[in-house]
Amino acid sequence: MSDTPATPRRRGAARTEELLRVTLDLAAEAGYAGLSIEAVGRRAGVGKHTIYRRWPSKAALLLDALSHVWTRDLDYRDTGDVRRDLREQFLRSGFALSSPPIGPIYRAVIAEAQADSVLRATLHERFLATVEQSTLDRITRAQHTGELTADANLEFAAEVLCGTLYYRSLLSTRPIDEAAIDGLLDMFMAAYGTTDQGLSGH
Amino acid sequence: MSDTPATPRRRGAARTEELLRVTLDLAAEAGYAGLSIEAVGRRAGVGKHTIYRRWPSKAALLLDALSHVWTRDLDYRDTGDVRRDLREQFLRSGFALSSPPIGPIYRAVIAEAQADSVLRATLHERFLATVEQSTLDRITRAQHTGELTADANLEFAAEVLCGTLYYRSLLSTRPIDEAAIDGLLDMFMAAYGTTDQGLSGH
DNA sequence: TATCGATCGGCACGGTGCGTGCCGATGCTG
DNA sequence: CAGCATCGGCACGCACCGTGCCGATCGATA
Repeated sequence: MSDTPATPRRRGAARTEELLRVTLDLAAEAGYAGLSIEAVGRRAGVGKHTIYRRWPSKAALLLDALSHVWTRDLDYRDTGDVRRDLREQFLRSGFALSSPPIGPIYRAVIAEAQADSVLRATLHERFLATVEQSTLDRITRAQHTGELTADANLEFAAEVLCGTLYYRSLLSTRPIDEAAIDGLLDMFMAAYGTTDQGLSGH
Repeated sequence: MSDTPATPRRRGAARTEELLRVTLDLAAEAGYAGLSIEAVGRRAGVGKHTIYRRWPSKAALLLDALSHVWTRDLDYRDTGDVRRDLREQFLRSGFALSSPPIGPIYRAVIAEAQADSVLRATLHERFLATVEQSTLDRITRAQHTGELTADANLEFAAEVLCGTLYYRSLLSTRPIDEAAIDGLLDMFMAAYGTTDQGLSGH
């Protein structure tokens, strides 16, 4: 006990790291409701100034906390089977979006973003567009290998794929289950797949 | 002038109607930021109690204000050409979702809903699912007339169509323009249309 | 017409959170 | 050891939510 004094009073980068961790913990335990600057400060034993010295606003802190856990697992695998790779990734993303800590933080950022168009642009650029881009990369590769038709406009397709997932997890109340993902992929493959046996259940 | 005294102090249904109108006015003028109960009360010259006697929460008022202007123009036309009817309706909805007063109110409701799962369910039921349903009705008719393939799972298709629009207008920062709608309809028709000349630009 | 109760506007309150100032204490750096 | 940036703690002003209380006003009922 005496080896680790109660509050070693870390500073600099160590404090930054700890604050992000506390934010994630709060999101996991208290959910959306626990995500206030004051709550983070209280739990971390930290003055609000220490937080505002690092992030200009509550939204900035949340965005950083989000990217702290959301940047990994963003890349699609490439097994040579687009549908399989998309399905696997959508299942992973869908679960992450629906679970703490990512779910509550995403919701908090979205709530903040409704009142702030600059934040909305940042959210879109750092997360939504990034996810769309990696989706676009994967299906573009599939187009080159002939799995998808050559004349398909894949930019819109990537937006439709990602947008539907975000719609379901953040605006709708339905869960992102396998049926939803298969239904979405059915439509995508029926539209742009080159093999005709695209339906999942057939 | 003297015929209409400054404040006739209306009550009952008349006040209710007026409060909804003031809410819509505020949304049109001040946008999301102006949508607080206190602001509505101030502008209407009304005590907050008069508002809370009618709606149990801020979210309830906003939902009512939304349905006050959003229930019309929800139905698709049926010209016999699905793609044309969907396109027309998506253009209308997209514009409405992006403009005051509907845009700001929708944003406010969404922001509130992130913290309240009951409200999220209500929002989904009264608006999102309703729009999906009328879309489903229209494309189901098209399936019966042979414009769409018989084995298409149209429930997911309706969700994808509506979800993409909501994603773009409420989470993304891109406008709902004709290119986006045509791209979305390209994918939908390529997947489930029965005529092969489905691409818009061809 | 007189009465009475429901509704009204106005005001104040407690609670919460945001973002900012100020203070004296603490810990790193030179 | 000296100096200084960072720290925790506290308080403030502001805004809003939802509630309680008051006396005024309106309208239905007697």
